[in-house]
Amino acid sequence: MEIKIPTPRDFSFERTAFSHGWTSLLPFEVDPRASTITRVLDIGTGPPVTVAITGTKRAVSVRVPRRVGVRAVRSVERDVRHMLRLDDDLTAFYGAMKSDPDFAWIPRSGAGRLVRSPTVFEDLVKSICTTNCTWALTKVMVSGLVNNLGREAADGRRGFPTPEAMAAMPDSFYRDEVRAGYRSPYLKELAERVATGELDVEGWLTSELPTPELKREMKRVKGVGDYAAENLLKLVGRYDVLALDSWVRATFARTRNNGRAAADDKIARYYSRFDSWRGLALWCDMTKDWLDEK
DNA sequence: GCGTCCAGGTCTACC
DNA sequence: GGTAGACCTGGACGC
Repeated sequence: MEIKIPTPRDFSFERTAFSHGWTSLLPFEVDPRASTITRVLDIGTGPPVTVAITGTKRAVSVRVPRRVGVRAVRSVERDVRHMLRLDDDLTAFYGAMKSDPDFAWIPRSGAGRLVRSPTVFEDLVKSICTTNCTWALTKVMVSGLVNNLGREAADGRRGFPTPEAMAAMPDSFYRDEVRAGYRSPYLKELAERVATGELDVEGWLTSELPTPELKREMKRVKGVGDYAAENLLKLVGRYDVLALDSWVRATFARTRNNGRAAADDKIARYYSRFDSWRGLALWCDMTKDWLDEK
């Protein structure tokens, strides 16, 4: 069956699908030639389903391999809207970008919707898996979690594991199977805190805390430092942080500083004119050429 | 083949 | 509040 979801007028499926590396981490799969995102989604009771998502400027189409009930349809719709950020209002952001010649391409191309996972928990686990390692190792760790602990869909693909499934595994699983190394106890502890209800990470989506306070709360999770917290802040819709990592620093040096390394202060000054949108402006600026490369 | 470096950083101890 | 050193892993690189 097929579910059609209307999109905002300024929406670009490609710019969203390739907005950052998340869609190359399981249980996302992306086919750049067909412009399709494949993803295993939980639909409550029963096994999860593998959906294929394609899109135009006007609508997103979600192919579900079997007929499912109304509640499951609502669940899929909610997840797709959330992942592709179809409910985000970027009018103010685009207004700020339009007046700057170097950034005016952003509203024209429909960039600015950073794809995210259906849950904050998944984004948080993945953020921890990006720290202090190559992207290749991040993929190894995330694949280890999904392939070992994810619930299986009818086509054999697996979803992202629940906090409960992760909490039930010993440290040795994270070291030996996931290859998470020193991050192993961090992942287990996080899963336990979420599974027991001690930590409500989904609440960060609607938190009314000022960004610095929410960041402090995020950093109370072991393994989450400045970079991981700021990356997660962007994923929950806070763009007044930069999330500087070695890749961003290197890309800024190449594209904005004549190939020379720039101090973090200089990078911050460069985007400070965009105020509460500076983090999103930075990310779009750094990934401007991605769609051509894909 | 082997050693070193470092990558989409963070934690802890110490000052 | 700031900083040095340790930390898993695995690919790239020089020798």
